[in-house]
Amino acid sequence: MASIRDVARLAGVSTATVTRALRDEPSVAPKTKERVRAAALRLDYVPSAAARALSNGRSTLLGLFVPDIVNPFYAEVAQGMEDRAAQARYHCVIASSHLNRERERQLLTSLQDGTLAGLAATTVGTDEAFTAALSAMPGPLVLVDRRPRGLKAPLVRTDNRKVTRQAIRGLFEMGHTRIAMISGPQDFDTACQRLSGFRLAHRDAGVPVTERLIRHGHVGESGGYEAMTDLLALRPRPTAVFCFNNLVTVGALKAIRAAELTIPTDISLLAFDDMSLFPLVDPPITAIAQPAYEMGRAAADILLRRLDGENGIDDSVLPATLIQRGSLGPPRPHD
Amino acid sequence: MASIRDVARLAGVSTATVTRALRDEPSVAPKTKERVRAAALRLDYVPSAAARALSNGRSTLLGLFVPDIVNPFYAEVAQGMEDRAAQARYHCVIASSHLNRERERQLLTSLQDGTLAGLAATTVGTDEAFTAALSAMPGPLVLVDRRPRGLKAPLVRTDNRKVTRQAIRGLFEMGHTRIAMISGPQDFDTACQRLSGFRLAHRDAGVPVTERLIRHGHVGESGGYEAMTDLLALRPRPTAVFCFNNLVTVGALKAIRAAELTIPTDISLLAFDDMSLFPLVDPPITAIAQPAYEMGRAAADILLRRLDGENGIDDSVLPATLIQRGSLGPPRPHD
DNA sequence: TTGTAGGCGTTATCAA
DNA sequence: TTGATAACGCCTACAA
Repeated sequence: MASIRDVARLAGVSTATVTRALRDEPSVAPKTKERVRAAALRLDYVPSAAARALSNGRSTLLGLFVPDIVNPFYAEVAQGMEDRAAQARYHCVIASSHLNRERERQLLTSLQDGTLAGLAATTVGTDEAFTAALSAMPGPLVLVDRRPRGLKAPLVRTDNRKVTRQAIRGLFEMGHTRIAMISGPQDFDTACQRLSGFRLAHRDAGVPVTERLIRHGHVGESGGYEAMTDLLALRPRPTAVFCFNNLVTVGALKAIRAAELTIPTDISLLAFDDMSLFPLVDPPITAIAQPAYEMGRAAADILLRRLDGENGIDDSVLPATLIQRGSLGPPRPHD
Repeated sequence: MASIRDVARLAGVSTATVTRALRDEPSVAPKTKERVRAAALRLDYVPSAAARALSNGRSTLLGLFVPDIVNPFYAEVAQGMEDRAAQARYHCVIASSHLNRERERQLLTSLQDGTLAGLAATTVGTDEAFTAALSAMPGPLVLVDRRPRGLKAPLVRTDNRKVTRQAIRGLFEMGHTRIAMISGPQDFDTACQRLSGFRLAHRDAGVPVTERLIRHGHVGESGGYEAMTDLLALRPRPTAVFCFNNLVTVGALKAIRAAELTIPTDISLLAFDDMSLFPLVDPPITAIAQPAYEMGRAAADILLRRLDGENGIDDSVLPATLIQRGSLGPPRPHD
């Protein structure tokens, strides 16, 4: 590996001049620049990232912590973040904790050793230690999707409440009165916001919320499956369900299948989060799509701006969209 | 940020001793170690990654280049790689080129600046410059899924040919004789291997391959859609299709829907690559599942071993499995 | 417009 | 068992 000194020697200048020439600074004579460039090219010179990071006191790596990179929502966030980061010649270190506490702990160290210039995170739990470490991290932090209690940092999210409220209203307009919701842990603010939209829609429609139609604390496919199974055992049965995220939807879907019920005849299904295969499911699933890719871009953008010295950056709230497909229908007359 | 010197001062030792003590080397007196640890703890000392990388001449970052992190296959590879890397306290930089050449070019630089200690890559095209740069990269390289022509490096893959041969045999046993295949570009060795399995199965069954039932060069959902649409226009129509990867399958599925044909009555569909929602599609899709997660782990493992000085590492071939669901059926009698 | 020189924080070598 | 010290490669005052 050729170093800056080799280039300097070959070009017959000092290392300082090499740095300046390669950065195309105006203070370098054109002819000198030319010589330096030629030398660099000939030697295949590439500045060492480590040396640069050490000298600058900052790396060009952005971190993204997500619970599960296999979840397409996060994969899209990652793609968006990466694309935006690439524009600024930054790279992304993606850490998928896989809901693993031990893993999260391990990540903390890497937060502090300067590997990362900035961090975008969607945290899993309310682990105080983790939260504290996040805010103690050197360099900017941006939260994606949800904000753990007590963490001060800009947040990129969708307008959960508003979009849910509208979507649920649609259900009422179709004639539903017994709408269930499979919600997440009460300390997920996303779950709270979606639940809040759900309640608001009830109020709008003048329909009282039946608390036992709301299932809290469900996560993942298994959570969705269990909750849905429970819900289906109720009499009278709900005529529609709203699932608070993609995995829960998949679980619920499987439970409905297992119970040999038909969507939307027996029950309507509304999903929060879209998935690429939802259009192909029987029936195609109506879903509220979050702009995951854009969220990733926005997160990177905020980080980059903070790295650039910008301050006072606010939360960024992006719009979600209801995508009508075939899983919503009117309740059966006698239902 | 406390530096090693601060710790040394506080503990009343030299920086060299701090390094040694913190690494728990036996050559340090227990009492000294104790003092150093206490000092480090008190100062919240975390060794700088950049300084360490510079000094060691090597980072603790593993790179993963994939065409598209949103494709669940690659997301799972990433997860596997990350998990394995984490065990060795390495992190992963995931770069998803999104099939973007410009992006690939940009990544080349980062290969050479030492950001990455090693690299796992699934390359898109046969871009010679890119391939050359890959092999010129300092540090170990491992290929995932496919090997571009002329690149020497261990490869982690599945036994494409064997599993395809078996799966297609199943189709013959059901009575199919006109089996189509939507294949990828001829310079994808995966496509070649799967195609080869397809041909072998024909030979096994004593059925000659009808070349026009084979469509080459298709990629992505749109590729699958086009190819399938073409195929469906043929008379006599094929009674089964084999799609060489997940995205192509999705496209084919949509084309079949658009043509208002029913699976498997009108046509059977066999997918290479499984997807989490395939069980929920109408009908559930029978697929050949690659152990993507394991492939990621294997890739990281190879990198780590090479980084450890191990040499002469071979390709790693993992088994794929046929998952029977509902998209395969016998051809209609008169077909 | 260019060069000199010191520092970034760690590790490794050599000597004590 | 410990300490000095010289790299590692780049950047940036400051000086010329």
